[in-house]
Amino acid sequence: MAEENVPSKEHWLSIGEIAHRSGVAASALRFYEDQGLIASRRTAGNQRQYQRSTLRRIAFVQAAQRVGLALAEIKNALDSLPEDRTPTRADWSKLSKTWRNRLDERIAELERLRDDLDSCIGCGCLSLQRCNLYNKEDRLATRGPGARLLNVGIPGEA
Amino acid sequence: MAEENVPSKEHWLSIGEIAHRSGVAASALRFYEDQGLIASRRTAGNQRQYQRSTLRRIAFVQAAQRVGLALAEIKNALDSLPEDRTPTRADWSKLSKTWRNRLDERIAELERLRDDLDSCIGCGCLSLQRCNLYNKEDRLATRGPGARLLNVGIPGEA
DNA sequence: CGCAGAGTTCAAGCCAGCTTGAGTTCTTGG
DNA sequence: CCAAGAACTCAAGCTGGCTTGAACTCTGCG
Repeated sequence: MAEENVPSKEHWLSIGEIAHRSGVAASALRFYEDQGLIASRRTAGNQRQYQRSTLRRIAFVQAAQRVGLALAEIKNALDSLPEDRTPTRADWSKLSKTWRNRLDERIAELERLRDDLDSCIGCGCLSLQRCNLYNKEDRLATRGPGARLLNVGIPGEA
Repeated sequence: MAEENVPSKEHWLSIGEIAHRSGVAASALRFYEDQGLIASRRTAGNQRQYQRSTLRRIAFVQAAQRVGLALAEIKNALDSLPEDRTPTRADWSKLSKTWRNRLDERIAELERLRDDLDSCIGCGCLSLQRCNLYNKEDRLATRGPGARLLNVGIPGEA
């Protein structure tokens, strides 16, 4: 109980430790720092030191990425957390709820797509006029390059 | 009824027509062709001509992208279709079912994530030992750069 | 004290999925 | 027959999210 509450002697972690414990490469951590997602202080010899709570932030970043958010969006969200004082339960809770909405939306979207797919299996995609999938794309035209959806199992790998 | 069945006089479409009707930019269509996703024949003057069925292929590509597949994977799937003869209902049906599995998996994954998020809201992410989100990331470490998840509403735009 | 191993900073590279631009050629209606 | 507009081919560029490499510096055990 007296472990996170007592800020007495913070135990700072090196980038290597953070990398190891979070599973995120050190290069990625530096990148995150550049992007303002995490912060560090430096030792006399200019080496990064992280607070324990950074692990939590990183976990959150990863979860958010899985939900489908871009780093910039994640940064925005994290910026709403108090920079200095350790975030309270309520702080995280608020963030999580936003994520939850996104997730629900995304799940709903995929379910819609699945239903369309079902009807598509029925129609065999032969009656172009009728097929939901076919007709839908008219309005989609998702603009811009870059990330689109999940890519489970990296294509070029294995 | 005698419209898709009778192959008598194929009506070929220019890239402009295909672009307009599919909502996909001509440049993207050329790119798809480079990648082997669609095919065209050429006029005497070297301009592309597409079959009507190409629209269907494109619709399929778009749907698959929404499901979260990379173009390379989509190509693989499409390659299992008969290149020459117009795909039958059974052909598409088979493909659609694979998609459907992917979709189900993806939906399940997001639901799991949502549940974790719920429990995370409960724990407030304060008990690091217990939090699902937190502990999960240990094993995730999704490798490789590039597309990850959906990005609804392009970050840099609007 | 010495040296290996961990860290540091740039800059450049990579992959996906396209777009943009330059320079050229086809096609077609008036 | 000719000009406008549609298409063609490259090559280069762009966004995200990192990784890789080179060239150095710190830190800590023996």
